[in-house]
Amino acid sequence: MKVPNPVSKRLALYHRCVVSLLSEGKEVTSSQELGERLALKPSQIRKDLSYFGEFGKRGTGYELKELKLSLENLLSINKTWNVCIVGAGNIGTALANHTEFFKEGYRIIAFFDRNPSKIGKKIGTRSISVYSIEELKEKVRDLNIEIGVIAVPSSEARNVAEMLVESGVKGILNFAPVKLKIENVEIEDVDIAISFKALTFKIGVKEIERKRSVNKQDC
Amino acid sequence: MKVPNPVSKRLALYHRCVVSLLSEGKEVTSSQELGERLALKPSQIRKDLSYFGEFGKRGTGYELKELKLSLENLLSINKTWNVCIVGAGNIGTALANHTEFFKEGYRIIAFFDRNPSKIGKKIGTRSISVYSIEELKEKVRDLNIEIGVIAVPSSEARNVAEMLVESGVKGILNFAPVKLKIENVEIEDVDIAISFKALTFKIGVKEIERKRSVNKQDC
DNA sequence: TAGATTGTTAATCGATTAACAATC
DNA sequence: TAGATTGTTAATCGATTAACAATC
Repeated sequence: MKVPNPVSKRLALYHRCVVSLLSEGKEVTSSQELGERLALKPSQIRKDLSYFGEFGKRGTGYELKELKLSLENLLSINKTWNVCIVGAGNIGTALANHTEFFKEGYRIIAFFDRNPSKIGKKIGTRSISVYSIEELKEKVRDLNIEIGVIAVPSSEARNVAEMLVESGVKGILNFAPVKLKIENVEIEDVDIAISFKALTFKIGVKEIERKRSVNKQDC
Repeated sequence: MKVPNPVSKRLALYHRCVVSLLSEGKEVTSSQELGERLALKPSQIRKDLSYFGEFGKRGTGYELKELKLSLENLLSINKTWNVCIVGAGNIGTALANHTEFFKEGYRIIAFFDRNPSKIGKKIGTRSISVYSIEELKEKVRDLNIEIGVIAVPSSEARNVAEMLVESGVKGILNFAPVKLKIENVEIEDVDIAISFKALTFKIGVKEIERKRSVNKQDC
């Protein structure tokens, strides 16, 4: 059965929402409540979940503890993922210090960098070692790393991605502003520059609309 | 005329591609060439552009210099946007050091933070001042800041967003893992935690498919 | 003119939503 | 049983794509 593309991100949103409902002491929820919190239609939430099974009880709703576990299975965060970050710069450091990721099953356990002055150092509040990029393949295998984060300049991104895939990584989170077309690996892009431009595009469109409606009032 | 939602991000991709074609010394391009580079259908590119005007010449293609300017108009990056970052942590610093943004019309000119030990300091390679969050409204007005970046914990994100909007900011780039529902402002989310989970979801789906196809071969 | 590539229409595809029977 | 809410079907909506006339 074909699952619509946007579902992957929404499942993650549902999980976040379920966690916060649980932290409020609640025990059950409904597609309506989730929909209100996430600004989504209840029918969309039910549909999304229905691709994977039946997680609720008719007349009652969803048991939060149960739904949380089901979502964690779907998102594959019922295990711990070993993660490396290639590029020991600011973004990499920011990620390494982001405690939330640890709680959610992502363990950042290695940095890789070209810069000799960084190699051998430890980074962030968790003191994560920086290895030479030369050692990447070896270390990725030894440390059982399954996810690689690309935080290098775009000129190096393709090379790094290929190295990661060759060493057996299953997924790549790509912060470099390039479209990587690579087989045998799942890629997720986080493109901050594009987000900035999408934002100013939307501001621009809105201002044009506002001007137009002002003109209409003039007539 | 209704413009499909995904167009905003694609326009930004076209712009990036046009810039890099120009830097390769090219002078014209075609929807086909752009499509190949971006893994998009040529007809999609032509359609996207057609919402806003006619930027090409039949039989010839698009003049790169001209197309670049047109895209910059559409994305509203034909001007300089003053930007502030609320939350002087790792992500904020990473953004402040990211030289690309400057080149593209985004000038990060202020940080705001709660932490007294940070207030008055200067951050990053550009030495951007950190002000108290108490001063936010005043400073945003004085410095003509039109875009606010939210890089605070999610518990504070809503408050910060409201302060930004009250001080007249037109757009918000939100790094906090919450859905902000606020009027009179354009919001763009960058949700790294969700991207991680979408990634492992996709890896999980792929592994299930692989197992299934192996089983089929067994029959 | 012949070849190329646009801009645009119409067809297709994919995602969302409403509606409702099933059932707790 | 009456009320609530699910899971699912079918209808709607929105986005993409193919096809082609227009034109450089």
